[in-house]
Amino acid sequence: MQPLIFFKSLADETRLVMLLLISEQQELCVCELTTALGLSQPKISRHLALLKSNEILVSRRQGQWVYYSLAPSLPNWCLASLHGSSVDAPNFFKQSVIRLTQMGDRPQRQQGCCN
Amino acid sequence: MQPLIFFKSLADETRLVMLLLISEQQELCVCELTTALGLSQPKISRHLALLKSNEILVSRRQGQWVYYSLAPSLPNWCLASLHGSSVDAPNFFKQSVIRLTQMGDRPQRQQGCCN
DNA sequence: AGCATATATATGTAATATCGTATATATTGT
DNA sequence: ACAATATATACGATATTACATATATATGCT
Repeated sequence: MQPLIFFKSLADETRLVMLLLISEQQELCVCELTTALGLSQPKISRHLALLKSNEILVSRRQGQWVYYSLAPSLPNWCLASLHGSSVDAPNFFKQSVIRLTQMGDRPQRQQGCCN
Repeated sequence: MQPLIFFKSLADETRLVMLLLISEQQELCVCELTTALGLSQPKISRHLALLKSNEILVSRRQGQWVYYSLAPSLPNWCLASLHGSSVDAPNFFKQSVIRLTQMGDRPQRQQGCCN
């Protein structure tokens, strides 16, 4: 991971909040992120596409839903940057966590032996 | 340190190289950075002003020279981000280190008991 | 005071990034 | 095949950022 690309990817409020949420929740789908951040779906989707093309996120489709999670290839210093900032500034994305928690009808994840 | 401000500050090649250099060399003056990066003095100065106003760098004047170093208030996760990226991508600023090493007439630092 | 060196700032312009809206694609169920 | 839901992309408008150049300020020396 090139540092400049990594830091540019985090240099936007929408993207940074999404990354901190995903880093905390393991994986989230587009509709969950849209609800959590309270932003339009195209906006969320465009930023996710950027993070994916920068190899910071990976995605998997399960039925109608596309789940995004941190790329397994991400080096430790990248994970540490995300973790460090979320510990140091929990208020920065607290509101999004609340909206996510209060969200009804969250899609079911299937994992493990059957996929 | 607000994560968004921190990451925005690093999301520019000029600023990131300067920070990695300063992080490695403890402190550098404007003319050293200008030589190391091979960029115009106003450009270097403007980016330094931004980093200072974002409280990532502090400066001290010694005679004609103004030395910049990492702000003592920087939290550990910020230092770790810088250190991690410099270890992971040393080539990113290697050329600047070479130019700095080859620079003649570098100003003398005075530190310790007498200032 | 006058000059040289080092650093900082102002201003107009150009490049980049982001946005809202509309629309396209993919999947599921009927 | 059609409708409904979820996600992705295209496009023009706007905003943000960085730039080059000129100029201002600060310090040290004579």
